[in-house]
Amino acid sequence: MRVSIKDIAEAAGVSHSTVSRALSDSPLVKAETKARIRRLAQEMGYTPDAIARSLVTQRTQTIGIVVTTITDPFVAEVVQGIEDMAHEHGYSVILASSAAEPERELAAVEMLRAKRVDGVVVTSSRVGALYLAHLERIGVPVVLVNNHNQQSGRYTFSVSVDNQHGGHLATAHLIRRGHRRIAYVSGPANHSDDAGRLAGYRRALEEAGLPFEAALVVPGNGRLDGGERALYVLKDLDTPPTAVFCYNDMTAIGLLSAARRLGIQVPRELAVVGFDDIPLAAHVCPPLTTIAQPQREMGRLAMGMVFDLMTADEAGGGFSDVTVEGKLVVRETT
Amino acid sequence: MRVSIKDIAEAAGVSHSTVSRALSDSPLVKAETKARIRRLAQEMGYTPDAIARSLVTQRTQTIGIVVTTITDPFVAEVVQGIEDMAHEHGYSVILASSAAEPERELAAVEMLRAKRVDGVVVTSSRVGALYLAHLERIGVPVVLVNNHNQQSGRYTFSVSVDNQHGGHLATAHLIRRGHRRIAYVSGPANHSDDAGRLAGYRRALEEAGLPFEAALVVPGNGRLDGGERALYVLKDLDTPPTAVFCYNDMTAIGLLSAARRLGIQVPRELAVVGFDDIPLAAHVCPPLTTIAQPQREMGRLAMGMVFDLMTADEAGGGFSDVTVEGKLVVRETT
DNA sequence: TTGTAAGCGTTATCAG
DNA sequence: CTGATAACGCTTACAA
Repeated sequence: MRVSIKDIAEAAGVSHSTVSRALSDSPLVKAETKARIRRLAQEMGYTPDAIARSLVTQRTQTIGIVVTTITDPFVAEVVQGIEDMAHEHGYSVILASSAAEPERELAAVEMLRAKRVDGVVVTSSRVGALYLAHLERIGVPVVLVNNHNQQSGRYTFSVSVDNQHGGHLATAHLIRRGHRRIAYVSGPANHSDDAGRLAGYRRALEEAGLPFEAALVVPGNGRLDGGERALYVLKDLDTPPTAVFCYNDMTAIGLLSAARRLGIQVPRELAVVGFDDIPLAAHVCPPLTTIAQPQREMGRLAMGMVFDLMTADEAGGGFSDVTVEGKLVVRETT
Repeated sequence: MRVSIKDIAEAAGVSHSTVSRALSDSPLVKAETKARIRRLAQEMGYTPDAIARSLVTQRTQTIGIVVTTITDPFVAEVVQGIEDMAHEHGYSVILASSAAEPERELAAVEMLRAKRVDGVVVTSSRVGALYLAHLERIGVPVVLVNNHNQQSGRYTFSVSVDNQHGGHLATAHLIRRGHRRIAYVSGPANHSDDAGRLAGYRRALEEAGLPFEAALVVPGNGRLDGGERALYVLKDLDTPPTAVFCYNDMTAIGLLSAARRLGIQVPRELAVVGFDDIPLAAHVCPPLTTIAQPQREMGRLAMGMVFDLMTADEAGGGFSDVTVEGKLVVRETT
């Protein structure tokens, strides 16, 4: 049997309210009895019941995280950033992965609502785009990481990398290296980040007076296999590209590994640039040139924003989306 | 304001208990009123309050996961397996990372206890080894993934890969390839998996009549940087090894990337074998030979075991630790 | 078939 | 300073 404040009260010969006060270090209780109660609680192995506490305080000290899958290294870094900051503030996190399945995405949102989380952060998931309304119904702050939201709501903001800027950075770098036929391997369908990166790519081409060729934009999925497959379609083009900008590092790494299998020399025959700068990017071979995003920091920022929104509450105002700029990290694939 | 069953009761002109029954599809309520109530609940945007429910049912439909860091690809896969299976059973997961900091490890356990999780699974964390007693105090099933536990408790079991077998597999493979000086780069200090893998390594050497040389066992940490550093110490040995078996894939990949920097040809000058077979192992270059563990499956197994333990409850008996065997996957680093 | 009432473990508001 | 007492939103006997 778990021991409750009632048990302690009995053992200490006081009322349960006094125990509650003593345990929360209220100044309303005599130092002496407080000490006695605390010692007793310790001895009896008492742990407060967060569930009961939440029922009355109406706060769970828990925030929800929704992701597509935690196995994506980018996501894992962001989640770690969130978790770190949450822990520093005494909060714990409930993790829900949506697997990009509509049924599961909706279930995740409902679950977070039922579990009464105090805030939620969504990253790399369609949930931010598709279920924003549901999310807002929860009535708690929501912050999206790299998920475009048309308009910030009262409690809904986002922290994102400047995708267009990053796409431009990557493509311009390739152009400076003398490439004229540059392909783009896209990310998961309908993902807002993808549109931005593509836009940056197009803008860079335009600025350089290079034509945009639809055939040079091939579909990927943000994962290793998507990158591999993309290379197979690119190599069969009438005039294959001499460089590729990939939606993210996983795509680029998949493509790199296909290149190796096909005997395509990187960067001599094909230059490649990724996006994210996941920890492994520097360790594949050749080491990957990429656009670095401060992944952990973005997680921390998002979590911090949720906290700010939680306390600001009715105070309103003063909030805005934050966007960080990616940095070009030149390694050996370009 | 959130709508509660009381609000629905009022709107429907029935008592709140009838609403509760209707919503839980109790046969004790007339089909007609049941339908009316459910429609009303729907219209009013009702979501049950899991907190309140938990307080009375004494179950939270939540399980705790403790890891060192979610950014380790092996951990991420296991966690995904756990989350998948949990979701299939209507459970959600609360994630706690310990960062291998004693303060945080203890905090994680206390938090899970306070939040009244129905079960916990620990993976790649010292928590299983160091805080087993605390963990058991929570009074719920605990399953450790790749964490040695001296003796299975009443509710404490583990699912692990056969480390010794895996270590033997890796080393024997290297020996068959003709290597005589084989190094081992170890994992995080005091990690039980490490001991097993090392034992397998030693046994393979022994069987082949090769001497064990302490100098050939160099410390790593299970991460990329540990692998990199390890190679720097290995290459400075009087007689450097011609092959290395690494604690895990991350270590091996770090080592591979250092090799590239140092101009050491793999596998010609140095063969390397990893452990885990993380998704990226096949995509580094050269593609990594490794010992594959069914990571997701292990996560699912662990979660399933927690469920079984939860329901078996007092029934007791019939449970035992499960150990799976790793498989040698030969790629191009050997 | 439905309603009343108790209780889950806390915190919080009153009185004393 | 301390003790009753009332919530918090739900489930579940026990009555009707």
